[in-house]
Amino acid sequence: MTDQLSAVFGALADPTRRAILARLRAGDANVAELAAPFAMSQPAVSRHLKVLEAAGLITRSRRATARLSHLEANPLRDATAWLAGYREYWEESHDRLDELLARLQDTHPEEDEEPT
Amino acid sequence: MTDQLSAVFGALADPTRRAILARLRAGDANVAELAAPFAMSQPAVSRHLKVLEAAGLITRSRRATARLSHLEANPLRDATAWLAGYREYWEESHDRLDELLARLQDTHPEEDEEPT
DNA sequence: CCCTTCTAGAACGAAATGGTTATAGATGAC
DNA sequence: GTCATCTATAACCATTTCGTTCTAGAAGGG
Repeated sequence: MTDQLSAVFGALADPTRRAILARLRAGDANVAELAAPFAMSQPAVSRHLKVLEAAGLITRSRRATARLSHLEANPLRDATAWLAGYREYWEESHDRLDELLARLQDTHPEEDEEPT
Repeated sequence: MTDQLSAVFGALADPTRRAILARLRAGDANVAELAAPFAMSQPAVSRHLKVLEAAGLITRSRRATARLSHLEANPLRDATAWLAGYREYWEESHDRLDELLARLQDTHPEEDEEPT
C-alpha cells in the first residue's frame, strides 16, 4: 500500500468504507452520523475515516466539537483512469459474443454446456 | 472481503497484482514468465495469482506442465460501474466551478468568502 | 470554570496478508 | 517406469488490518 492507487483501491476494498463514501454523496456528515448505520463502535468508524483520508477520498473540517467529513472524489477519477486501460478487454469481446451466443441459443437450445 | 467488489478492489490494491494484470494484456503467460519481473519467489507469485483468480480477474488453463493465466476483465467493468456512481462529483463540479470562481475573482475580487 | 458533547488515541487480540524456504504434485518426454 | 519441468502446498514468520474497550483531548455552552 505504498502508492496512491494502492491506497485508493485498498480503501475501496472494504464495504463499510464504500458505504461511508456513498453516504457522503448526500452531504458532509460527522462521525456519529456516519457510524449510525453500522453495528460497530465509534472508534472503528473513526479509523475507517482515517483510511479514507489517507487515500485522499475525504477531507475533514471542524464545526464546534464535531468533525465533518467531506467527499473528495478526485482519487476515484484516477482509479477510473487506471481501469480504463482495460476497457477494450471487456467492451469489444464479451458483450458481442454473449449476444451472438444468445441468438445461437434461441435457435439451437442444446448447444449450451457448462465446462465444470 | 466478503463480496465480489471487495475482492476485486482488494486484488487491485497490490502493485504486483496490477503489474501482473498489465502483463496479461499482452497475452496469456505461465507462472515463471509472470514471476520474472519481480524480486520475489515463485510461490509468492503463485499466491498473487490465486488472489486474482478468486477475484475473477484471471482464469487458468494447462499447457503441458505449465499453467497459463488468462486475463478476465469483466470484474473490472463491475468496478468501473461502481466508480461511475461518483462521476458527477469530480466531472461536473470542480473544474467548471473553479473556472467560474477564477473568472469572478478577476472582476470582483472581494466577493469571495470562506464560510468558517 | 465546569460540564457536556463529540472524536481520537492507547492498548489489546484475532485474523488476514505477504513474504520466505522446503517439499509435494501434476504432466509430458524418453 | 523414470526423470525433468513447472507449479502448488505446507510450515513458518513479520506485519497489517479490523475490531474491541477504556480513556484522553478539543471545542462550546451555562
